[in-house]
Amino acid sequence: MEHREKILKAAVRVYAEVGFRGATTRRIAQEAGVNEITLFRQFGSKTLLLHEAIHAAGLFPAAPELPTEAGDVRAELRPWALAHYRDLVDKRSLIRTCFGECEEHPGILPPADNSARRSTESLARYLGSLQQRGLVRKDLSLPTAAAMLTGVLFADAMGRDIMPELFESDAETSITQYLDLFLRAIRATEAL
Amino acid sequence: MEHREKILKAAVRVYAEVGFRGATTRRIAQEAGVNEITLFRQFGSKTLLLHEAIHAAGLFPAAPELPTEAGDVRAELRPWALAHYRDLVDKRSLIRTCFGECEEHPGILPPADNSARRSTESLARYLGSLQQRGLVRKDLSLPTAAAMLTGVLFADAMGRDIMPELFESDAETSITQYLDLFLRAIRATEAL
DNA sequence: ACCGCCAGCAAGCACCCACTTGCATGCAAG
DNA sequence: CTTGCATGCAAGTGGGTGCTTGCTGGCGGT
Repeated sequence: MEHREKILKAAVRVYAEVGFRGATTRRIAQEAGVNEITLFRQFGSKTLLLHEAIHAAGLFPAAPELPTEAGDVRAELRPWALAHYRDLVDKRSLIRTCFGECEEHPGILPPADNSARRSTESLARYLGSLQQRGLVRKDLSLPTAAAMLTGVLFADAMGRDIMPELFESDAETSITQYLDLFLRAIRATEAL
Repeated sequence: MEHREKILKAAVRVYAEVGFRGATTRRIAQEAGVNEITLFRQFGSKTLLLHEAIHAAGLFPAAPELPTEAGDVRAELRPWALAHYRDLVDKRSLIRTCFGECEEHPGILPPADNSARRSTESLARYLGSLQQRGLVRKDLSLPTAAAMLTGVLFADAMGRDIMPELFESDAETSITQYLDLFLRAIRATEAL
């Protein structure tokens, strides 16, 4: 049905803006251009609707997969980091709201197959293939190194719009600099 | 008055747990052991009370200042990073809730003199003194480098409890590894 | 023409919300 | 003792909340 999709999209939009308590069934219905009782007939309750809407919205990491075998490191990591960052920025309102409410409403954020996890694991695998080819220090903890890069991308994407005074340069050059620092840290610079 | 303090503490506690809409005046009053109308007589409205409570709670960065002149880099940065991290962990519920609601309630997070900004600037100054002594690459953007370290600390502190599967090692060794990677990235390893 | 399904509309339910009013109480300063 | 101030209690106001009920209209399949 196209009604279901309109309702689901309106629900995430309203939820990302005002949270669970603020996302009233009346407002979601109005935003979807649908009568309020249609929500209840289609989804049963506000809780079920919002859970389904958020899970459906979180299922698309959108960030492209890294190649399983590393080639030109900088040429492969930079577009990946930029795409991952853009994905985070697009969903920042939803992510911030979910993070703020995940203690009160556990199970509202998609369980384990979420965007962050898949990105970090994909990056860790990529670093592993670099390590096997001797382009990265042997003593490097791959999950921690991956967490460092995805972590700084996450922090930038979440904080830049609401605390812009923390960031000197624009997003794209900052990310290039993060990546540069990261490559030096894992000693992949020589491979360039 | 000690009543004011009890109310303010209860207000941040409840707000960090359930957000603005969830923090009802009844619940705050009950948590503070005070009659509900006392809130209104003391603070005027729920909005004014919560603003004052959150601002008061955010004024203490608690992370120690870095020395203005750098000495033993690792011995100075490690306890600073650990203290900063612990401060973030202690306030993670409050921070996550504020971040989730700062779009809807602008002005609810303390303006510019907040913990994150002071830490990042203090770190950037410290790195600047390292740079002047030739222990750090000249072409390094200090604010971006500082943002990278504080960013990964922030991301770890915010995400570890709700997405533990992303983190392989415990917090302290992870931070040590972040710091190790960071020092290699800025080429301060030789200085040790 | 008939039926079943889906959607809309209007009204209402019981409950919770922030906030107010009127009044009684305790307590310290003059 | 009296005045003023801060607090507590009980009750109530108007409005929003999730959700339900009863009913009407359109739409496609048989």
